[in-house]
Amino acid sequence: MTAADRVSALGYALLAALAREPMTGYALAQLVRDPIGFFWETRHSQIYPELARLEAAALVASTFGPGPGPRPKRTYAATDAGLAELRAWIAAPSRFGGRRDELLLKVYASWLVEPSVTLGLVQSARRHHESNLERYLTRDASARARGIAELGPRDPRFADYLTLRRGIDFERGRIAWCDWVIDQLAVDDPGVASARRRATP
Amino acid sequence: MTAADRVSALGYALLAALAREPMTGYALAQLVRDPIGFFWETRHSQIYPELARLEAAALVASTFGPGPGPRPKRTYAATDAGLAELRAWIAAPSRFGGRRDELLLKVYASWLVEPSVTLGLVQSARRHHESNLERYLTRDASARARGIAELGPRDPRFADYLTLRRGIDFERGRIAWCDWVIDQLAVDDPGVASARRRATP
DNA sequence: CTCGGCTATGTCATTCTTGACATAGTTTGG
DNA sequence: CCAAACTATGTCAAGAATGACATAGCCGAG
Repeated sequence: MTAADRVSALGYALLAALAREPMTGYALAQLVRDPIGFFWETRHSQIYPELARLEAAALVASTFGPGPGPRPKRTYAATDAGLAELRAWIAAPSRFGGRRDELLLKVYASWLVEPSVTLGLVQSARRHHESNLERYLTRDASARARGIAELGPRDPRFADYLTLRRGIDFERGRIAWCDWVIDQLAVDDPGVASARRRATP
Repeated sequence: MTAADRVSALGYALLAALAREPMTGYALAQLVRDPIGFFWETRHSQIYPELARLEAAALVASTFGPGPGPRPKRTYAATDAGLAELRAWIAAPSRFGGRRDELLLKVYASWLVEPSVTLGLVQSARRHHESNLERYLTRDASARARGIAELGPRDPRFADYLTLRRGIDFERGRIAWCDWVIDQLAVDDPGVASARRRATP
């Protein structure tokens, strides 16, 4: 309702975070770096203008307090209209897709370079995914220990758990694919096989 | 070399396609819809200006011929400088990330809505991934039948095969996760469980 | 005591991306 | 025979995203 016009996907991401608890733009930037960052990345320079747009549409409201820098600290909360808008968006038809994957793009062009270059690329990606996986597994273990897996679908922590599981599956799938690609490269170049063995003892 | 300045990721995607064979902007738009679309999506309205930029940087070259519409048909080919630029980019450090996943964002906020709404969302996603998987599996079977899996890393068709495998793994992982989420929703709502059984006989 | 990092908020220019508009011949199916 | 879809190329305005710049107090490590 009201002049809720068109809200961008980022707007919904911010609203989804604020639906859990009120927080500052800075805290949203942290969230969008890590837990939300798995499925929605952005920079703080985009968050502040988007919060202003959401506030203009009355989907969030802000309160001021003393801040650490030159400006006052501003805490945002989702309004009832904001929550209603978010609920409507969840129920509306989604567009799946919108992928952007630099690694796959590089692998697509990898026939142009020596296998050792591709190997380096894939090993570097593997390390990245390995470190992500470790982080997610730690979080998952702690969530399970706290009984979050039994909370049911109306608890935000349960929703965290659902997305975290996808993160874990994703990273594992990627690591398995990286290993498979490394093996494929080794078929034509025995030097690559030993590199793979050294990388994964 | 030359004034190759900064090429955008889309520029590299186009260059990667043109490195295989010369083609028109329209053909590139088709590619970016389907095989490349899995890891890099865009619209034709972005392809034409980007091709102009690549040509200005001498990374691609175009030739004109008779076209079906009001304008002549323009076929682009990667230049040696373009191939060099592409090779350098593959070897350069990558930034992993840049995810944008509307489904996960909605699931993150799904505690706000009734489980039946979440169920609909996830089932719709499942159908989408199921249809993608089917398409990829058909392509994979045909690639294997033609012995492409044995070609080695310096053949573009082998690079296709590497990325296609990731597509298959990705869709399977997603489907498995969708099924798991549907089961999780069923724990609290027996009506959901029967919906799941009907959806996957 | 100083340096770096964290909290915290914003702006700005540039680039990227989207969706709509525009045009026109050929091919395919009902 | 007619309509729809396909080939083919482009523009344009609006909105989204990136990276750099700017500011400043507080806190911990060395």
